[in-house]
Amino acid sequence: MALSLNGFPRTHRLLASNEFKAVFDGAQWKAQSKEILILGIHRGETQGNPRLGLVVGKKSAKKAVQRNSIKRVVRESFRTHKQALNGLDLIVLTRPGAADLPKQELRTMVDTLWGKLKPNRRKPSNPKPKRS
RNA sequence: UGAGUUGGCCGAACAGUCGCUGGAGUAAGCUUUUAGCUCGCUCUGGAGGAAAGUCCGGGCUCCUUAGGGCAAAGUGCCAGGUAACGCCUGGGCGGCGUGAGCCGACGGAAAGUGCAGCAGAAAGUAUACCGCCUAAGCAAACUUCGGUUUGCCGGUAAGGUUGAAAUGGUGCGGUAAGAGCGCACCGCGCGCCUGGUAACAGUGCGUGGCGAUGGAAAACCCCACUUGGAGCAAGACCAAAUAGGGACCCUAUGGCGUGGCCCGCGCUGGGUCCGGGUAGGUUGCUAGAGGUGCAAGGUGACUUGCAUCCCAGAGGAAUGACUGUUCUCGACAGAACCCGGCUUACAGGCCAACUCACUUU
RNA sequence: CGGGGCGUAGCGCAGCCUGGUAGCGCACCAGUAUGGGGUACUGGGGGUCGCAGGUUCAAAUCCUGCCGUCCCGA
Repeated sequence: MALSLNGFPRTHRLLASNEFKAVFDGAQWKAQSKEILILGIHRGETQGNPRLGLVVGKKSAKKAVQRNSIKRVVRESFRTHKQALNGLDLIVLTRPGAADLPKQELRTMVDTLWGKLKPNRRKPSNPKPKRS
């Protein structure tokens, strides 16, 4: 099969709520700026697809148009950088103020954040459930 | 030419590359093989005028038909349009504007209850502070003994003062002074007539002196009309499950049920706790009070007929990014069951009709 | 999708139903008591009543439309 390198099909997304929960509970990989926070978890298998989940709340962007455009920018950036992120499940969270950034600035910020993504050694590799 | 009013329309365009997504066709792989999943290729569709706020009205769906009474909420000049409306159109009345036009919660205060601070004599069955008038009565002062003046008593509401608001206006007569007390005109009420479907109107006729009948109902209220309740997380289907149990409590003028209460109606035990177990998929989901064009009817909203078109349907949720060219340099803003309105936001641009002012002819 | 509450001085709240004067506590400023501070007492300043219209003679209050914020239910 001739899977295109820059595509963003359904298999590259986080879909179910328990998948989101797994990333939140055992987030070893982390990168952040003032407006953006990226959490990640390594699924073990090195050749697996990277998967992306987005959390853009009303608190960070009030208007639906703003939330949509933020998601588009992040997806676009993920799509072009995903070859370096194999095997990772990632969640991108936005913080208040993300909607006030110009699109170009947001794009370059997310682009550089992928490179900054590093595993946190203090956390144990096997996630232990904090919440009961 | 400038200023303005009303109605309607548009909401950057084109090309290429990559990416997302619905549909149709087609090749391949996998599986639990009449089916489904994954992925590729070709063709094709892919946000708005407000998609928004969720303020109204419907469709649709379910509930044990929704019947009556009370309550509650909403609407409020008249007629029409519409599936319906609190919307729209036309008309009436009132107000604003030189005008085109615009604005109006615009039923009832002679059913009842309540309200109007301060000021003012008086604020709702009116009243009399300053005034004006009067010398009949009482009292006092003065007196040329004729009277004069003042107060009380009495008359009056023209003038003044207050206030948002003071109970017809102007003129003439009238009077002690005054007063619809009388008259004329205007205004107002009532009845009739005429026109209009009606709201309502009238140099129409008659009648009433007008303290009748002030304001406020976005105070309660009265009258008329409308409203059964919930909402696509409605609901339907498939698979699984709601099993079998234990303890305690409440009781059949009981309990349960989609309506705030009662009657009526339907069902027959109900509730709490312990323990056990399931919460996956499909559908509803877009062909509709649909769009466009033409014709006819109507002042118009709109209706009818014919032709033609198919124009988003996701499910963490699709329209974006980059490059190039052009211009007026791009605003408000993203469908989530679907329509009709209203309201609010909005860079800029276009068209039509009309009004006013100036200039020219 | 449906329903409800709140917005008044720097902060937390009354007043709104039943319309005419915006008040309470803390904080702030000044004075007195003390050598000074804390504290107490006395006096004072400070509010577009979320915004915009409307009703009324008069609106924080009644009505309508917006804005912000918080909370429920499915």
